[in-house]
Amino acid sequence: MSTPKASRDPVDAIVDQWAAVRPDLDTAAMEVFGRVYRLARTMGDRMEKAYARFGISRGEFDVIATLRRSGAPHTLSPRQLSATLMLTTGGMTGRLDKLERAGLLRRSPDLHDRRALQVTLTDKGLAVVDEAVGAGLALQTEALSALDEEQAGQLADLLRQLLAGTVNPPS
Amino acid sequence: MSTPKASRDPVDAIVDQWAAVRPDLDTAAMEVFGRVYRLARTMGDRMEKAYARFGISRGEFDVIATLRRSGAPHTLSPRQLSATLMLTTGGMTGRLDKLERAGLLRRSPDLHDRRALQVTLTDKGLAVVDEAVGAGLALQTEALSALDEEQAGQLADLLRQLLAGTVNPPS
DNA sequence: GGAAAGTAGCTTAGCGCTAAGCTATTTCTG
DNA sequence: CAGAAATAGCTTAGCGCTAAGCTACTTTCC
Repeated sequence: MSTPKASRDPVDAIVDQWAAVRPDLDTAAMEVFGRVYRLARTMGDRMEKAYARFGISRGEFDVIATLRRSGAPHTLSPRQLSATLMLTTGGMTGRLDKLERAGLLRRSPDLHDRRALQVTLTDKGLAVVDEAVGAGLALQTEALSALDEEQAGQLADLLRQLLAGTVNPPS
Repeated sequence: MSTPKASRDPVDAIVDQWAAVRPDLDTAAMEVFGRVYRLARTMGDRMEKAYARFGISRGEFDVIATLRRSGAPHTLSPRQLSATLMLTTGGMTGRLDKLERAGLLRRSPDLHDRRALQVTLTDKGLAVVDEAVGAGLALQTEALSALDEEQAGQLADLLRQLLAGTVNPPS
């Protein structure tokens, strides 16, 4: 009965199950990615609920947050938005339709390129995103309080390093 | 021009953008969760492709992997599977339909409870999952090689701690 | 032992996404 | 400067999920 490094979690249980039936497998990577998937899912669900209070989904929040972040005049093209959000143009059309109907943004013609549009946050959209971003961050901050400040910084650094190697495999 | 702690990544850029337009926000939590979401998404996409070589989706892999992990005789009920995989029963029905059609598992009546079914891996299903799990782990292991062994262990521990506080908010 | 409550799995409607294909417009190329 | 290639945004079909409702069966409770 030695000291456990931390309370066992569902991922530990899965790793143990694999060890019992396939002891040849190297499951070390599962300890990281299994937890990454679970965190993304559980926190994602909670974020969804947090944004629902403002009448928007998480995907819709991402759109208006991207416009907000870009600074005044809070204008980007659908193309820029879909590229930033890693979304197909078809998916973007749907999100913009919903947000435009809700009065949070408007589409206007691009004067320099008649194929293109400009998507601009309305006053209402600006007000909603400025409130919603605070609510979302509060939720994440609370979740992160499971770690102390040094641990949180360490975690962010490790994730940055992992992400860099993952997206840009050093060939 | 001081030493960067690591090469800047897209999440750093987003944090900087927020700092420019909303300097009042505490974006520390975004440094963690922003990267968790991205990692889950990019690695998820790559896992999807890895499993596609075996004719299955990631969701379908999760089903046969859960059966495999449970040990001989590789049998669970749809209810157990949907609970483990955090899926509605409707979603489970669809996955089982596809896997049964592909001959990777079979549904049979539960002799003790006539409402219930038993889902059992076929020989073919067992062969597929035993190959696919190796391919999936290889992909994850390669991605994780961006970190050394100590860092990987540290990351797993920090994620375990964060996940524990997130799922079970200590009230 | 019979009514009420609970549970297992399926079906349907609706949602949001992707992939593929479309038209209109712009940019590249010889 | 004309034809070819690329690009912007939209539409449609299809996919996999959820939420809600259904039937069949089992368990609980007087």
